[in-house]
Amino acid sequence: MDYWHSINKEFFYFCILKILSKMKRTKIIDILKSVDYGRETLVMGWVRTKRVSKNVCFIALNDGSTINNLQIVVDVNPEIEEILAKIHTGASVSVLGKTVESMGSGQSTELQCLKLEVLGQANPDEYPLQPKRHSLEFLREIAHLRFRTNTFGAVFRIRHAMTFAIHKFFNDKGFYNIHSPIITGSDAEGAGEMFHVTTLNIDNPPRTEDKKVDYSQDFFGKQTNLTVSGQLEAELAALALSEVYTFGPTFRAENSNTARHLAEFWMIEPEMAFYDINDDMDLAEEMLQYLVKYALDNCREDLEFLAKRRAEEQKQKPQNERDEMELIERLEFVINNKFERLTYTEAIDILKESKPNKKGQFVYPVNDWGTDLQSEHERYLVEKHFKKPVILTNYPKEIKAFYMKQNDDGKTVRAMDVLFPQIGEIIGGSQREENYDKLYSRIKELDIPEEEMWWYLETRKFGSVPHSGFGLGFERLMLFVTGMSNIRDVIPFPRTPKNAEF
RNA sequence: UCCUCCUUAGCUCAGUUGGUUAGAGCACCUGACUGUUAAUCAGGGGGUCCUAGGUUCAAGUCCUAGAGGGGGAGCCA
Repeated sequence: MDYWHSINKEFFYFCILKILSKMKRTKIIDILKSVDYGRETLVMGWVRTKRVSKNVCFIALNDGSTINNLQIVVDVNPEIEEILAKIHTGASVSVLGKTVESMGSGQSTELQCLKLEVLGQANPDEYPLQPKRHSLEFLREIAHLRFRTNTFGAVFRIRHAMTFAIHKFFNDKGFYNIHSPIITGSDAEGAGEMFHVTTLNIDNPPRTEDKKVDYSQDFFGKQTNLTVSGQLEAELAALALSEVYTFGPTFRAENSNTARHLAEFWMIEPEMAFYDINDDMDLAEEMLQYLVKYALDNCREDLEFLAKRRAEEQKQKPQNERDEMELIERLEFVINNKFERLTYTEAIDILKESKPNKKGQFVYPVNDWGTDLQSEHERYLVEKHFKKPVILTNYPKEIKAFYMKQNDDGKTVRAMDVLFPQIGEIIGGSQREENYDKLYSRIKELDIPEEEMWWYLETRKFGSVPHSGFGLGFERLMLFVTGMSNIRDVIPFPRTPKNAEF
């Protein structure tokens, strides 16, 4: 303290400025890792909490580099009190200080403040975040600020790690990343309603003689949409580069109001020449286990925070709705156990004989072969019967897409769905039909406009090979890894029916 | 789109069979406190009870419609 008053103040500030101008910001994660005490350090971040008493003030500072806060210790004097008065939860500050071993018990390293500067105030009457627990619903309404919470900081650091791990996984295996188009001219992908893309004036579009909208005058000279899948384009690339993957945004204009659907989401679609359905399943399983392991190895603290959060959430639930495993245990379980593989037909047999079916507890009783499985059935298989991820194969062709490889039985196709606890279908894929005649007849049967598919069909005409692929919903993977329960909380700015805020 | 639940202070929520001036914790402001950990203690300010109708002597509470949100279902990833 005496030091402050005994030296020439102007000279002191001059020195500080000199230091500041040269000094680089250190990230909080690096300060907390180090035991190199006594070092002058510059940090910047956002204030989580401020605790003042007569002589000393503590500021918990977070810069997003880690879930942990750095404790700033400020010796209170009249001069600094003026600055402290401007600091509330949410304010951004720059702190020049000395790293010291903490006298308190909550942390090992802290920063003894030498100079404190407010970069941006946060008026506490207006700033909506408080140092307490908020509901996820409320935070969704302030998605521009929710990054500043522990939960969303953790979620989005993990999201980055998963993005990176996906590219690393494929790169290490010799796959090539393909940028499939976002705007597509075909309406034949068969994966649901599409968003139209147009530059026509929708209030008064040009019309043809029969009063229909004249898309020949539109930007692309035809009707265009946002992509619902990059699969067909990825197949074209795979039939030359052997192993490729796409990882891009996907748009579905379905009126789906659930905790696992988005109108705009990110999908990973690998597509591999010379892979049959079993190779496809092997890759899907290997990839999911790799990604989960990557999260466990690289996002430990964030996962532990989310695990604790989830455990508290579980306590609020009635006993029969609680998870049997806590988050990290569940992740470890997935990487340590083989997925259960069975056919659709075998699944139907299990479901027919299951207790809930016999007791009439299913809303949709299982009687006949050929109907699609409802989520209650999938959940029974995954959560009750096998208690582990399940891969279902060989579905009836009527309930699956036109491009799937037809089996010799004439009834089923080589589809595969990977089902996870809580979230249901995380991957949907198949071996693709490489036989031109079979593919062509299926297109005709389903009235898919041939003129839009000529390029796809040509790959089966010239050097066709067996090939396979699948689609992994990135946000569904995020749900599983983070243990969050609503898909709107694992993407920064969710787009859902009636909601495109931010 | 269907079923169901919810909407009360900036936030999280209580509010009894319809009955006087609608409460608590947190946040904020003031004061106390020599190192706190979502600090603590004392005091203070803060309300379009989602909106519009209706029933009633009387509505936060009951009824109808609408808006927004949650959970479940369908569609799927």
